[in-house]
Amino acid sequence: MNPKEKMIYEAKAKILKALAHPTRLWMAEQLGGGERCVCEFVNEIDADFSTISKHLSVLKQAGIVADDKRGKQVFYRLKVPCVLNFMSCVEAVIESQAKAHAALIS
Amino acid sequence: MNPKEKMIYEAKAKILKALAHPTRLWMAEQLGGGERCVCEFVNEIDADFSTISKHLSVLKQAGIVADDKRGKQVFYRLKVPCVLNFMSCVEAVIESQAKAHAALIS
DNA sequence: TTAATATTAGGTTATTTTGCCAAATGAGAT
DNA sequence: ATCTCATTTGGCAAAATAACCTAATATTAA
Repeated sequence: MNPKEKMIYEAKAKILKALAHPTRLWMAEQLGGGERCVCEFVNEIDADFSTISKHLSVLKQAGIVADDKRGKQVFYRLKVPCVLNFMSCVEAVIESQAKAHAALIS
Repeated sequence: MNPKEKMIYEAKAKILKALAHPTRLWMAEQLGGGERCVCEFVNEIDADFSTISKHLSVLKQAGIVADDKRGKQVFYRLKVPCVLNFMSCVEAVIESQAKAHAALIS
């Protein structure tokens, strides 16, 4: 890995890191169904308002979502929907683990 | 998010987190070209042997790679190749950011 | 203008992650 | 059995992350 390559992988990792948190992953999936305002998330996630706002800001900084202030509310939307494609693969990993675990028991 | 849903998202996030590190992401991509022994990574990454070993163990624990000891060497291989599909989307995010940045300048 | 509402920013603390070192393990060679 | 090589493990300090609380900001309503 030369320095330039290293920088590229740091940038890539940053994007995955933004998604690598249960709350943020859930939020991204929710946004797959259309834009949501911050207040909507607050009702559905058991966490402080400021915590939720910060999670959204991480996703925004990573370039995954975009925000749009309308009136008093801020609406977030998925800027790059292809991140939702990650899910099927992630589920495949989980299933493969579950299978290995089951084989170990029997 | 109910408790069960929360557990699922924690499991999913754990897998993404395993990939969300420049070195580990690079390793995963290298394994896309076939199995590699730990010693091969050591020559290409500027980090301590033990650091590299630990990164591989994170990928293994996440269920993304599998290891196979043959003689004195340990070979790692990609267990779930679909993780490589993440790359094109991650690159799309980076490009979308680059475009926005360019627009800001001009 | 003032008050109320929605959201973000700063500060703080607890937890997690990272990376190095040194020691431990495990397999083959002598 | 002993030695050596490839790798893993445990321990530790530094850095990054997460979550909360309180204060600041911005926008609409009164």
